[in-house]
Amino acid sequence: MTMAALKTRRFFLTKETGMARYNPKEIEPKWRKRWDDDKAFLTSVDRSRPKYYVLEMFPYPSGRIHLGHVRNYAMGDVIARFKRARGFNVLHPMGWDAFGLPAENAAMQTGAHPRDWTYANIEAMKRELKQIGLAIDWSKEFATCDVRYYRWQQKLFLDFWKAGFVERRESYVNWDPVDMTVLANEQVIDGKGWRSGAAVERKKLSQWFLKITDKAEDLLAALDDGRLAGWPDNVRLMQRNWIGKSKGLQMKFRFAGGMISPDGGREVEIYTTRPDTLFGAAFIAVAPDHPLAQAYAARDKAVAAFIVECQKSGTSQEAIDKAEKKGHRLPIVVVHPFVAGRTLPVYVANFILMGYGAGAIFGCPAHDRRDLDFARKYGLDVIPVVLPPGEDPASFSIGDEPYVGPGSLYNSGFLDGLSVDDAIESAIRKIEGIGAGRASTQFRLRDWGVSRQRYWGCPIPAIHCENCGVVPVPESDLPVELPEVDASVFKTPGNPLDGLPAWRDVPCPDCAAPARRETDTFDTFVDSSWYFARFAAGREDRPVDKADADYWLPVDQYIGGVEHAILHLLYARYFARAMKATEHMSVEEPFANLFTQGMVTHATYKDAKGRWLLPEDVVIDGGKARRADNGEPVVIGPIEKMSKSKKNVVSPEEIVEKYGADAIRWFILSDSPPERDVEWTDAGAAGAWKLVARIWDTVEPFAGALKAHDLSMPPAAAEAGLRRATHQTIAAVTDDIEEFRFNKAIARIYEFLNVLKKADAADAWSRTEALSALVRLIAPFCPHLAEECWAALGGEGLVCNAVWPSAEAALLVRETVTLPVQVNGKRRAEIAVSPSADASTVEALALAEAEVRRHIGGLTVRKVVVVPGRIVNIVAT
RNA sequence: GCGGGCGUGGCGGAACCGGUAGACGCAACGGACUUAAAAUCCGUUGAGGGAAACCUCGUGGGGGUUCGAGUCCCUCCGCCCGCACCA
Repeated sequence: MTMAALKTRRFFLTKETGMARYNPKEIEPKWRKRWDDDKAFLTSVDRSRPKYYVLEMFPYPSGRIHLGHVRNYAMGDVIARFKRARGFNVLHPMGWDAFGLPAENAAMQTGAHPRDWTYANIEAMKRELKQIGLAIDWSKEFATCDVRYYRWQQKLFLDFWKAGFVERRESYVNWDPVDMTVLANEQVIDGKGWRSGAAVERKKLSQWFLKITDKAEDLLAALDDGRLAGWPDNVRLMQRNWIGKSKGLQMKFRFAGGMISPDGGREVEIYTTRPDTLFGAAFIAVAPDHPLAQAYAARDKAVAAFIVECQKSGTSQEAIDKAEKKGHRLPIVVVHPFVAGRTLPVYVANFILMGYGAGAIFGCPAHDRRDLDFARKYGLDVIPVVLPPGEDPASFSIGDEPYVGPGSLYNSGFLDGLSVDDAIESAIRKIEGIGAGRASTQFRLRDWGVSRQRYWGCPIPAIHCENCGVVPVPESDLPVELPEVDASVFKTPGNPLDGLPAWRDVPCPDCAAPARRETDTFDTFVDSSWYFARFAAGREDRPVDKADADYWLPVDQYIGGVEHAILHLLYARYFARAMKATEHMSVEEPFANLFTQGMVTHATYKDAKGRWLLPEDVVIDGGKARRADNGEPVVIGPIEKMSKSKKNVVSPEEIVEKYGADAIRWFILSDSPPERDVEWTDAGAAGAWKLVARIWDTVEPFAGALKAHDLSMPPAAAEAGLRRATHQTIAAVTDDIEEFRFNKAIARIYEFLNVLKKADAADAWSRTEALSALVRLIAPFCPHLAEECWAALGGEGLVCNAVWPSAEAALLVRETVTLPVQVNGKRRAEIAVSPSADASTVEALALAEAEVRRHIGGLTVRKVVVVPGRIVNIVAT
């Protein structure tokens, strides 16, 4: 026998008896096989029972599962198993978010085809996931890169296109000239491509857009009108900020003296949320991309040079923070709409964004930080028009700080004396009256660009024809399948689909002239925007079956990381609206309840040379860490999110090997509230293993108990104390699971176990009731152990099909309550009273208590506060 | 800069609606069993004082409301997250 084998065996043996203690390595696979054989978790529509759809965000098949996955799926599994036991028809599926760049990068590095790499990863991860013992209906599994999935995505896109949800338009993109691809903003680091390091260019490309801004108003409204009551406040807030609605005025400033700009214009349109400050206007500023700026740049080298300079300064956060407000004056002035004879200069300015509002503003330096900076730099007027409450109009002036608070208008003609809010309204009415503009609502949200110049994604079903323009691929020609390519094509930069004439060149479906396929593929966020509906109602002949989708949706409980709080969750909400409009389903809000779980963290380790070390290569002894191999000292670093770069990762597979799946599940849910980060420690996992063994040791001596005792009626001699503990635990654990307080549910189970162990003298009936409840209460957390215990006790069928225990109300009320008695707010004694005792009885008992008398000796009782069932407080002076 | 959250023993964390602060777990310490260790079981464990009974202090700091504050209000400090030149 090898040392390792010996060690492992010893782990599960006790010396005295030589008997095997609970051995998860044998027991866990046995029950997983049993669940499979029994098809225990297969789900179908069943209208006789209430449905419950629990879904965890599906994983990207990177190759290995990590503890973050385990935490996510363990939570969902607890809910799924709990809801099953509560009589719901539960849908709990799993699949793979399988398109995306990492597969192409792997192809570049290893020469493996993205498809082969992806499916191999799926196989490996599926095997690991299955070891966790999840109650999943694997028959519904798919990967988004399956043609059977993405062909229906193409169909949805065509439907959306027909229904007006799709638009093709030019837009600026981050273009990496070396990799010849578009980069997402997140992939641009300090103005350089994250992979190539090349300076990123801004390039105008025709791109496909989903017009999410059309739904901005409704997406926003649903956040606050109760439709998303089951979502965490912080996620709703993040979405609200992201959508970023602001109300204001869109208005035009006429050029003075009949001037005409090089592009033939006579006015410039701006957007403002502060029309009340119009009388304080000192300048107009337009974005470098603004048509007016571009028109001047075309004939004026200085303007052109300034614009180039603006574009050079990076788009990174740091660059924006540090960027100085800069402007370049255009040879044009505009007239003030209200003040005869006043004109305002027009600048191109680096801090104006073309993408927001009108791409142009009027600046009121007195009441805006940026405008003030700009005005001070270029020596423009600073005219205060909002007077802070209590300030004297004669002496109030603006120094280094603008005034942005409330107040009353002055220096403002017809607005004088109005509050800021009233003045905004009044100014808008006036501008509308003279035909110079209108009230306007703006959103920060931009339309969703879904084009990616990549191979490993769902092809966009469109064809470009010189005669007919862009035409949809006819539905009868779907799917547009990804063509076979040799893996070597990924070594050359650019989109491989561009270089495949045999695939790319097709006749136009309308006029039959030679045409080209769209070679862009969809952003992978498209794939993940409707997978939940496909799980519930997928069909071979349509994206989703409407009746089934309407039965299962919305997802009753969605669980995932908060990093998806904005993009994924917003896109999916939009997709549901589009799918409703195209009659694929009726639900608009796909996720009724959302839970965002915290991360799994671990201490980090560095050796003397500053190299990161894996936890498995470190030995901790008395708070000090050493290298396992050579004993050199190791520096214990901060506790951080597990990441490959810092090597503070622990492989779930190894932990399962060491402690079993139940112990991992138990520990990862026990230590922290689910929404917070949890620190993975080996000691904690070992502790969870101890608990698993302890439960088995508690249950095992009473094998067959469920056969020996009929639990349907308690005998007269049943022990009230243990029964009360049993039923109080049932009530508390039920509540805690319902409220996602897994850590508290687990603490309750520990307490109950402590009570159970001390109840040696308990009558066999009460003990059997307690054990039966215990096993069912732990089943969502430790499903394998629960099955083994259930079988040992002689329970009927599988515990995963057993009904959840219910608490008897009569056993939840206490016969007596212990009330603390305070004297002047300090606890001095306790009294035991009946819960129904009236205040005067309680007061008398409290005052009779010896300790109480001692503390009020010599004092006069001024007041006695009795809070029934809670506390007594005696005020004495 | 704007918005949100959090701060409780050596550690993770409990504490319903303002009512016994520290449940439960981890770690540590003591004991039993053992030739010994591991495992297991029993016990102790917020700080200070006291022989003990007990007493005092204690939820980031300061102040307030209240019979009573971890919880509510004001203020300061620290940490975390989101957004960010959004007009």
